[in-house]
Amino acid sequence: MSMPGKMCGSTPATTIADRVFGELQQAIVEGRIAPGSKISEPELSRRHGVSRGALREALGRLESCGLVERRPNVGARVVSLSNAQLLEIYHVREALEGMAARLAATHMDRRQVEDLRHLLEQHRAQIEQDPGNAYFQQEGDLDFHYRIVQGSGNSRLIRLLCNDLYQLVRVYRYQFGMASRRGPRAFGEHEHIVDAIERGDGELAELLMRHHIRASRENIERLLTEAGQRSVFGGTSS
Amino acid sequence: MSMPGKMCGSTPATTIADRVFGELQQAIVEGRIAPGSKISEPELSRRHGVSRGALREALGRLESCGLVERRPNVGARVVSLSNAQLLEIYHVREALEGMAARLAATHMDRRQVEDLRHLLEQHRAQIEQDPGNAYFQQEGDLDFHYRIVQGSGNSRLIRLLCNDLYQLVRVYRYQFGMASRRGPRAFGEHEHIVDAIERGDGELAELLMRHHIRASRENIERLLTEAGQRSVFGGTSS
DNA sequence: TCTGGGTTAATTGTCGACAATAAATCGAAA
DNA sequence: TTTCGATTTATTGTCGACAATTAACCCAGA
Repeated sequence: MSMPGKMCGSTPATTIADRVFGELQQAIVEGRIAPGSKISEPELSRRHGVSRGALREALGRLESCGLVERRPNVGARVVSLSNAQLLEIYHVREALEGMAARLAATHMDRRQVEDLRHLLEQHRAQIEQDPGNAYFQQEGDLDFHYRIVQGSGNSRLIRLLCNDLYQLVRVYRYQFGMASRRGPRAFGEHEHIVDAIERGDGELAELLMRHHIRASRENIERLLTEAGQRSVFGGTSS
Repeated sequence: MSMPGKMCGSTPATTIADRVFGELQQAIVEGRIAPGSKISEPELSRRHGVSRGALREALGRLESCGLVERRPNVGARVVSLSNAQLLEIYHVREALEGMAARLAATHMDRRQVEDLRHLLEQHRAQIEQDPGNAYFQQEGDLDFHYRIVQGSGNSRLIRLLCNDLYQLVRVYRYQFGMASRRGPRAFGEHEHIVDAIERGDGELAELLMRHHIRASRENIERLLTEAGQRSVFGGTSS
């Protein structure tokens, strides 16, 4: 079974700032550090046993990933995605991943497509065996998208999606509890996308991927409006 | 006449690291620091009259913009876009700006569309008056795209394009000399895009924008293959 | 009680110095 | 002469301390 959350190729952490960056990233994504909470540089530097300078470098990287927001002379806060911001991310995902699917259709070799098919097999088994476990389904979903993006061969696309946007999506899923009910349908859409890619039909692959992500976004919109304004962290965060 | 190159809303530089970041960004974009050249932290810190720590923070920001590339324990080098990397950027632009145009069509108010029309009037006058000045045409082109992205209202889209990708494109244009000959045709495409936006037709606006950027990319590809391998900085760096 | 200003405390930005790593240099052996 | 290796040098990563700015607090006055 593929371990969820381990999909990002984590470098062996050659430097201290890089190590604490990885630790903080994981802590934020898993919600161990509350979204929206202020980050105290002295406290975190003591807790991780590093200097404040090294921690500041790590904070800078986290800021470039969008996981923390800094204001000069004020400090850093863990990101707290408003509903509107989450929808913005999905618009960007629709555009970027659509292009990624198009490129993947003409760039992935037979081996990679084969691996994708194996992954879908695993997902099918998980759904049949445990239809209610939304967590593994969601992480599996990201795993699928991750591989498509990797298959595009466009390094900039890969960095944007895998290093930045996917982490934010995971933050939100942890924070939100992620009850989607869209698992089986999303799985079917995944299969169609792989079909198009295997056929080398980039045009269709892009259309299907965009439709897939748009459906996911509309599902989120529906959940948000249903939940009314009892969302965890309100929209007007000063 | 609109000053080219001044389009990015530059904050008054509240901190030292932010100031030197702006200075270095401008120097890199204008080619004052040669692409691919190594950056010596002691030298630059002396030249700008700041500490090495402050300069390192600025370097971190430049790295997140993609203007410099750092390797641990080795140092930072100014980015030197290979031809393949430039084409990758245009693929990303096609996806993101297509989405931006779609969103702008349903998000820009009458005032913003009016301003866009004024901008196109200026560009038309410049083309008729000085058809050969590719520089102003190129910067005007970016100015146009810049406003469309702003009009999308998607803050993440805005940050990605205006803060990161456009700077890289400008670097390459300075480095390459930018003789395009595509000015008049691109101008006509701009008019069609504004028409679609004014009509509120997001679908068409996206199609036209994507076609516009794809044409630009194909034009670049043609120029690159025509130029053979006498490109300034070869593909296999390192 | 509430508002406004001044003071205090804490946090952040900045700096210079030390340690660790990589690049360059020099020398010896083949 | 060339190549491999050790040494030296320079650059980067890291640390602790100081200065500047902000936020919090307290108190006087209305």
